[in-house]
Amino acid sequence: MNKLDRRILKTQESLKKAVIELMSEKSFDEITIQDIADRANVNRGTIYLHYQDKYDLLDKLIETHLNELGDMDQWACELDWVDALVPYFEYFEKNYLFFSTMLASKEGKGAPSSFRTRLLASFMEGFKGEIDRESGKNGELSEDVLLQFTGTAYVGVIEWWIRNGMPYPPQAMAKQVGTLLGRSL
Amino acid sequence: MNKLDRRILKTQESLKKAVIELMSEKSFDEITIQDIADRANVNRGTIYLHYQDKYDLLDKLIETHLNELGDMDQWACELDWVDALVPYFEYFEKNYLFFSTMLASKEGKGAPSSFRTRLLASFMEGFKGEIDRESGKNGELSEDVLLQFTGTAYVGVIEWWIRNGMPYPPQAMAKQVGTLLGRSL
DNA sequence: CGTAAAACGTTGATTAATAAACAAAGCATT
DNA sequence: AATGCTTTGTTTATTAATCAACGTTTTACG
Repeated sequence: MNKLDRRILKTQESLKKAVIELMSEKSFDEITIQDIADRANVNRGTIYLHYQDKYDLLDKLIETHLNELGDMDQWACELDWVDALVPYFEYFEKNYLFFSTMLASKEGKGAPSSFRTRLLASFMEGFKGEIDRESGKNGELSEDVLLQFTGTAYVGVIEWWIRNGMPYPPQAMAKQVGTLLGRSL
Repeated sequence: MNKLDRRILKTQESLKKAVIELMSEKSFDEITIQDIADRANVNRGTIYLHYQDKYDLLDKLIETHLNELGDMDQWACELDWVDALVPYFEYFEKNYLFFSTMLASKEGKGAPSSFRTRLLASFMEGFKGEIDRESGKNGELSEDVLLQFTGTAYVGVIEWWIRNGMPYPPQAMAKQVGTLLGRSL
């Protein structure tokens, strides 16, 4: 695989970190390109070498996280529910500022399509491959109903956990949520 | 004043931060240029664009801190002892890793001249301008004896404070040490 | 002591970021 | 509505960092 220049990685990482920090301080609409450049300590013109505009930057930030969550699906499916969910909750914990800020953000004209919506879609996509289609317990259920039910529940409980400052450690959350998901899927 | 390119500032800051972090993990002699480059996330060759070798990097790191302490002398002399010392102790607290690591480091052939020696010299230089030469209380004292006494005491108490994890806040230290220095100088 | 590996220091073409400048668009104020 | 300021988006020559490669020195091991 062609190796990416570390300067590019550093610039993009600092921009994404800057935008999330700023979003935890004020609404996305109030943030200027100069704000982001200052916080990231890069030249304002450099942002345009990487992104169309600040909406594109936010979009790519969200995409980065959703991709990493999606990558976890590759090997999580080999495990039982509880073991599979531990790294997810550890990921949410590690990126607490991102998730808490994004979930707290009001859906205005500023931000692209809702973060929560994209998160839900990502989880539903991942759950598709986890449905128990053999034991017969899901035989009379519509797939979309099942996915909407469990996906919404998962997003809801994650949002609750994040918004309440992660009252239980990732392992405990994985155990309980994993058990519940195992019952439903 | 000619403005320095931010890339230079960023590179030097990340290198200095890397070397101090590594020194808190292993002795200076064990640290390789590649270690520093990896930790700082820069190319190994870039280090040579800024420094002669790793000894030069450490030397410049120490110099940076001593210069900042020296800069504080410019306006600290306008204040009474207690008020003057607050920013110094806040500076020590802010740069805790640097001071704790440097004060803990054994003086081997690797590191340049002893950090403690340079720190003492810097403080003595600063105290020179603070000696009370009017009230007569210091009339019979040799300047070098006076400076050696107070400088060594100051370094010693700072070292104690740092090595013991800063048991008192900077303000409390400034008050007590300021009082003691005021008596002596 | 000899050998191999690791680390060092340098080189050069390329790339990414820089800083300043500029015109246009948006926003706030009168 | 006009004006002035702020922000945006772009351009360009320059600069700093990059990466790979190379020869030399140092270190570790048998």
